[in-house]
Amino acid sequence: MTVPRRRPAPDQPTIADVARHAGVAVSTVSYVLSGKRAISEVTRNRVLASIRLLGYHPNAGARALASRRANVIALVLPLRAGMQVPVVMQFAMAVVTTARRFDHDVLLVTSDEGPAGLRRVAASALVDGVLVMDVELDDPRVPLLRELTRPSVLIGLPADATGLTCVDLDFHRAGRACVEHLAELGHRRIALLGAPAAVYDRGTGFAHRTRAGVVEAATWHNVEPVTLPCEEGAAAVRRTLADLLDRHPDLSGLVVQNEAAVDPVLATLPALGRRVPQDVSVVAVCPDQFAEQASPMLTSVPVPAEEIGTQAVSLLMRKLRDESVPEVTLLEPRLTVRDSTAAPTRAAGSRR
Amino acid sequence: MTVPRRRPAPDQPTIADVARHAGVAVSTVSYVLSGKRAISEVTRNRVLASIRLLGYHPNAGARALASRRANVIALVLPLRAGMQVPVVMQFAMAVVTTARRFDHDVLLVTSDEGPAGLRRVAASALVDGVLVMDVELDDPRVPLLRELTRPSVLIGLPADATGLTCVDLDFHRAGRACVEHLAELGHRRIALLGAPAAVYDRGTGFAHRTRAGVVEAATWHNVEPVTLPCEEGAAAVRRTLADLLDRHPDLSGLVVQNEAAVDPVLATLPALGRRVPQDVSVVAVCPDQFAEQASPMLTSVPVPAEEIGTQAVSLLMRKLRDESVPEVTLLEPRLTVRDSTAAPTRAAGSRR
DNA sequence: ACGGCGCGTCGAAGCGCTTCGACGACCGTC
DNA sequence: GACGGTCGTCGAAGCGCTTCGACGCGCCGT
Repeated sequence: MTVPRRRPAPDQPTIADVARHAGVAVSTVSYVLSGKRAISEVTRNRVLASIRLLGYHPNAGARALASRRANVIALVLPLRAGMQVPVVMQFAMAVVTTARRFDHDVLLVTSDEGPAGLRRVAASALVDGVLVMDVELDDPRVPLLRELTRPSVLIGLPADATGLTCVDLDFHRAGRACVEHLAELGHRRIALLGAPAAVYDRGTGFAHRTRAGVVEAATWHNVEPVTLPCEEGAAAVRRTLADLLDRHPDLSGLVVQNEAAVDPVLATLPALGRRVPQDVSVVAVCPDQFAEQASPMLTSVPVPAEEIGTQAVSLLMRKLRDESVPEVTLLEPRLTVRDSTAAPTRAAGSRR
Repeated sequence: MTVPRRRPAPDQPTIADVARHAGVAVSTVSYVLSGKRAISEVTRNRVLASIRLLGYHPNAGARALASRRANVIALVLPLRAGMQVPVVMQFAMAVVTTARRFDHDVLLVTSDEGPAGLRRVAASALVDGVLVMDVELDDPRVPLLRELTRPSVLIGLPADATGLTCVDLDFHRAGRACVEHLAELGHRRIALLGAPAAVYDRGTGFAHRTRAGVVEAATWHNVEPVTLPCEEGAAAVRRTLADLLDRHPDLSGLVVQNEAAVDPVLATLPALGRRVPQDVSVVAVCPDQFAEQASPMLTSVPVPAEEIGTQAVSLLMRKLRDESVPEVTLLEPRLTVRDSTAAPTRAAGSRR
């Protein structure tokens, strides 16, 4: 057992200690730190020297109290099933990193605390603003966000974005892009292997929007779209896929928007006698890293988690400065062609 | 464009408003909230009613300043390559949930801010304590943690744990358990397919400890252990595995401690002519969820991320209360037998 | 020579809360 | 019936910082 010997309180130096040591007023030290008033070069240097020498760090609580700014933002993360864990993680990291660049810290809030959690951190002035991930089309938190005294930015797109600020990948165009790529290669029977059913049921925006994009593009290109949800886990994928090919033997183009399903899909297709890309072309909506590790390397539309995170934080910072920002920011999807798509071969096309 | 109309400052009610409304002193309200002094039933109820009516939420900054407790802990998360993302996530969620039960919030700090980040949040009194994940055997943050004024708990086990508080799965015993299970089934040639080489190079504790446990148990059981790192990505796994089977055709037991490698391994083995479990038995160190989704379902030792997270927070809370805690808490591994292990068949055993 | 204007600095008033000592009221005790 | 103890409440003193108004000084224009 260790006795957690908190040392005998050497007690952090306060701004008063710094002021005394530098021979100036407390307010002068404060202004040196904030730059909100002009301070002569010589005084500034003296103060900075004292700060360094004493190892002074401003007390966050006191600062927050006096300035009414905590310099902390809340990040509300989902912890539900069917989430694309690595994307969420990547996203969270981008948020933290960007927030730090704006001299802010990030408080982690789980969505299972629900709206109450949001209200708590906002009302207690623990945070200056809120970033909400995994927004559903009809999200119960949205009304709350609208009436919150603190600014917020949503990742994802609720049904009604009025009065909000939202950032997301343009999944609709992403879905279209996938289908267009396949259609242009000459595929005529295309399927979307989507997110787990629960995700659609929950009304999660990105899943619905992708599907809509897929259907729309397919219709334009006079292609028959089949869309169906897909659970996680290799076994589930295999089942879904076998079933799909059974019902549509002429299927030659596959759009996969379920990160977890990508590897199983690539493993299962050959087992079902379909080579990629000779017999079936596969486009995935998944992180680049993933697409490049797969074999064959996947043609894909990456979810730019990092960019979304950075954008979201930047927008929030602007709102904190009382600047005006657009209600909806949709990031343009970029489709990267790799080795998993090709024109359909005669054989595949003519499969009964 | 939305003009982010911050409404005309309805200004949160303060404790003084509550006191006035309830007809008591400010301090009385405070005591009702903290329970640190006896308050009569009738007064308490009057105060609580006012609080609810006014929608009062104590100001976190003011509270932190006056009480010298922020009620926030820092969680330092890795964002490096080779990490087991879902485990980290699961862990983070457990930490947040548990912290909330202790009425604390969680500040997310990335390890790429390095020791400086730690020092910053600790010195500014932004947080009361620190949770550090992904601790390496010889971690540069360890000395800093030792001299920090605030308590900390490490997830993982550095080379020298003196004066620290550490929680982790007992990976050494986990490695042993895997090998013992295989050895007891009768396997005589066993391999560990480990983490990416970079993880070992970095001196990450769990990888080294698992390997040590595997080797130790193998020696005891008079089994020849082969251990080798394994990169992520299906292609890399296939290569490593093919190579392994080439060099040791008599291999019949496989321990996999690389979450990302599990699915590829299961996909590759049949392709190389080895059925699971008839020809090769596979034990994985991975989340249960993962093991159950695989096919065949995997015999596994789960990393109890949730339990570790909960433990870590509890320990930190005890340290915050100045209670004494053990330096090292190792959680006992539990091996769950599923469908991926079996006694070796004659054929497999006699393979050239 | 004088008023006016910046610039650099200071002092003091909070920010909203916790906590400590004080103080009546009321109880039981010898 | 005076005394010590609890119990419940109050008032005030901070916690460490930001910010506002004030002030002295040197410099400009006239």
